[in-house]
Amino acid sequence: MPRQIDKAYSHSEVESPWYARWSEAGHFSPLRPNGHPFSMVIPPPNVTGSLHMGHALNNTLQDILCRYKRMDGYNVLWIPGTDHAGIATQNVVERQLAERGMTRIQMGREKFVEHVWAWRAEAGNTILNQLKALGVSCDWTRERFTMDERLSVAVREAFVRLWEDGLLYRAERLVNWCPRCGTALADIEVVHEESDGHLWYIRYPLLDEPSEGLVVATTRPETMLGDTAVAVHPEDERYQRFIGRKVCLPIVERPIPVIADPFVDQQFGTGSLKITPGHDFNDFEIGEKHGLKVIGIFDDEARINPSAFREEKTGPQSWLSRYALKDRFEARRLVLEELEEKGLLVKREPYRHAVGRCYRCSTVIEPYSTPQWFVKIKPLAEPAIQAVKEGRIRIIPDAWANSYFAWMENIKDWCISRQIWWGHQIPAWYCKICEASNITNQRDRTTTAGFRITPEAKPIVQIRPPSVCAKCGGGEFLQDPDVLDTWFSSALWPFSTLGWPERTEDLKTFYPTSVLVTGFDILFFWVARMIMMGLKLMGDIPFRDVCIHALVRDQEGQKMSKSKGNVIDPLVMMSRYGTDAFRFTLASMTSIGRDVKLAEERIAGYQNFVNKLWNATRFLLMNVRIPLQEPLESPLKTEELNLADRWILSRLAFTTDQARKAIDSYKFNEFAHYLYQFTWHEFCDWYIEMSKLSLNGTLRTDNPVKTQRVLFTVLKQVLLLLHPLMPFVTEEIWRTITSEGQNGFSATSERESSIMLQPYPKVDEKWIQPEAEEKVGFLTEVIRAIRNLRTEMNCPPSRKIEVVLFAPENDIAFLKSQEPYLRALARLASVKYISQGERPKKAATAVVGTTEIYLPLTEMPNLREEGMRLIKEVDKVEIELARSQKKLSNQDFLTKAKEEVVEKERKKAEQLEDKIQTLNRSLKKIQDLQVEAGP
RNA sequence: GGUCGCAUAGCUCAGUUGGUUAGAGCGCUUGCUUCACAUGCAAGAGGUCGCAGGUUCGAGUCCUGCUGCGACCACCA
Repeated sequence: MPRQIDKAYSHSEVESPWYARWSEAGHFSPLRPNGHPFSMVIPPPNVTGSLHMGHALNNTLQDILCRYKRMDGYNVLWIPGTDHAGIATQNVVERQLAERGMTRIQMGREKFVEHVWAWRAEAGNTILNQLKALGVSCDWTRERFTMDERLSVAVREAFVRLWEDGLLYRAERLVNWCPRCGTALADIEVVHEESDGHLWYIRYPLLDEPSEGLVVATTRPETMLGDTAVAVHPEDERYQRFIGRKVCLPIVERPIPVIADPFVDQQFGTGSLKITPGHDFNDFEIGEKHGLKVIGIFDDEARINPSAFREEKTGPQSWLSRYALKDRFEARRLVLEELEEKGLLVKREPYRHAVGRCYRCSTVIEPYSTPQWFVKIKPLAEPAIQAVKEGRIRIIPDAWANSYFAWMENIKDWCISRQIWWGHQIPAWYCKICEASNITNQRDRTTTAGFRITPEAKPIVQIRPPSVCAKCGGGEFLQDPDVLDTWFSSALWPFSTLGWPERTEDLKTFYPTSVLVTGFDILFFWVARMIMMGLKLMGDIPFRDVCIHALVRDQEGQKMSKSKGNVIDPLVMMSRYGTDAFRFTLASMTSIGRDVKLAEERIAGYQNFVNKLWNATRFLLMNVRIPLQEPLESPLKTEELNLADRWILSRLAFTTDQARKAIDSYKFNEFAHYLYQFTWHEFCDWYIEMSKLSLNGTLRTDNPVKTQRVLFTVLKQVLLLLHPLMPFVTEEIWRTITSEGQNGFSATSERESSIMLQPYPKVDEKWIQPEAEEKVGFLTEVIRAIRNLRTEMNCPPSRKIEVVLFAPENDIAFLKSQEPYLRALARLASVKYISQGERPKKAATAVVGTTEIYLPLTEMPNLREEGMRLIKEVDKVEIELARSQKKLSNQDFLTKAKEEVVEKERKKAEQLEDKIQTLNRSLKKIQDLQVEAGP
């Protein structure tokens, strides 16, 4: 008995059970120890995260690759996991504490970290569960977290090795400081944003001649409290007489020198520049050159730090009490107010400039001098550049390679220490006795550690805490309070997740990983650093291919953001349209290197495709009416196939070939497109329609069982081809059509019965038949032309009519042999063939190649309409012919173009001429008839 | 300021080394209760390939300039 399935596909019923079944059956773990390894690591989402479109796209693409490779016989490993995301997570948890009126400072470090762990245990893996809904086939038995004990060992190991190789150092430097997060940031963690500000002009009077002075221009007047010089260009004629003299810094009344430095742009502002080495990167450099003092005027929260001014001559000045502990923006207001009072504020101009902000909280970054840990990056960058230059790592699309080189070549030392609590604490200890003088109490500041370790202190860097000081024999140590940049641990991800530093089997088998699929937004943050660390610590690249995909935007091309309210929630899309439709949409819109503009209608459109596939299946199941003599699996023999069979199998082979090529080169959109095109328009629109003639006996000579076998063969291959894109519906259908007792197929185990582990289709050469494709191409064109004529002549589909075909003998012979298709698909009562002599008088005309199609107008004498139509058609063809003839009359074209191109053009012109002739002949007849009929 | 990318149908985009009539999806128009599917079937309309030059027998495709949009990088106060 034929099996029945529902008329409409219901994703909610079909999708849900499969994931658990796959997972329980162990299909996601490496299953083919002898297969060629294919491995990927997931770009670990932040534990704080929840699934957004970016994740959905990223993981869909990865899953497509994994499922494809797994089916294709590879030993596939895809490692999932999450990132502890130091600052981001700490911020989230702190915000939650704040809602309960608590701060982490009140809690203390140990309790706070415990609290974050507890929070993570409770809520941290939401995103992984959301990923499962997407159908991702990660190996969950190998799930990792960047703060797992084993990964923490890897982090310490990496740190120690870099230290021992002289690639780490600790130094007091101006760094990007986020006063809100209370930590240093790396350069790339600062987002530069244009914003409207002001340029303030301030007079600095000469110390010995107060009536004279220099006017400086600044966007940050409050930093003047830390000025230690004023600089002018050495060749600036206006200021020659000031160079070497001293000005009196207003408010503080600090005497500071006027120095000459070519860095100063004479054109900008007044041409004299205030120098604040403590709070400006340029000024810091100039200060170093000129031996200027660095005065840090702020504390960790960017408030005026009174102790910074202890050394000022005027002692605990009266002005200081106004400024002490004032926030930098409040301080700015006060400074401006005071300068105004003193008549030293010359003018104010509106000014647009870039302001650096924290990438985690958007607070304006303060350049701030603090002791930090740095990675000496050049020695790491060099080999990383080479690896890409030499093609050992391919960046796809290669346009991104340029960005990669540009960044790597200008890279600066990487600040890896963070003054937060959530993360890997730096494995460096200080002997409390030896370093007593270098450990300073910082109670007058708000530093969260409560102390600071000067850059002179000698750290003991090792994996475990030391027990005895080698120098003094002391046993008490202070661990460096800083934690590592989150990206330090993610840089190790491709090997730390495989068990490094232990030499595990996984590492041996799966490193380097095959491909990394990621967004361009973390190319520098993550990809570049993985390459550097992989090369350094593993001595090998971390992955061969880097497949960079774009951002998901809304349909207007805007970034999706909560504040804009244009966020499309993947979970909502999945439940509304089905995961398969959603995944298919993402893939079909992913043209590498281009942003994905997502509109909900598209997803709805592909839901129809899923339904189409479902109904094709339904058709097949309904038409297996007779008991099968032989199992459907038996190979198809070329000699028993008819033209349509050979055609669809040839198209299937073509599609298989194209699909493989597309996916092999990460062209996900093409992959989806070829399969969509074939499934809907070739298989469903044409072949299934044609097969009905065999199945219902119209084609008496054809064997319906053979046709059923072709149908099932094609459907099964389509399912296999589509599975990476649409895992759920393909599995459901697969099991339905291959289930026990059905069609002679019997699976002996869960593993055998899942579509996930079937071999991915390969091109079967014997199915490629250009001759069948050409013939069916001709046949369908004729059918289309007839349908077109019918529509144009308002001939309803229900009315069966006769057409006359005028063609050369061989075409007629062919068309006669295919007449059942003509009649059924063009809805004809009969076909008349003429190879010479008179064409019908009263008929609508169309031309396909050398075949003329006449649709008699006896019953629908709409001569005027047909006349107009023909005129239009002739016009069109004549334009084309003219273009072709122009080419052919060009001597240069005839001599210089390739022979086959010229030959093609000749044939084309010939055909067009014939066509015009035919059309004109018909037109003449129509016009004659119109005259006969009278006005 | 530097670098890179993009501009093709109403919308979103394909278009491989230059070579028949530039394609798809969605949308639109018209007709159809055709025995898998109205989440459908059939037919159709719609494009000076951003602008201006150049190379070439031939340019959506290669080169130059311009315009517009976008991204990334950047210490000019």
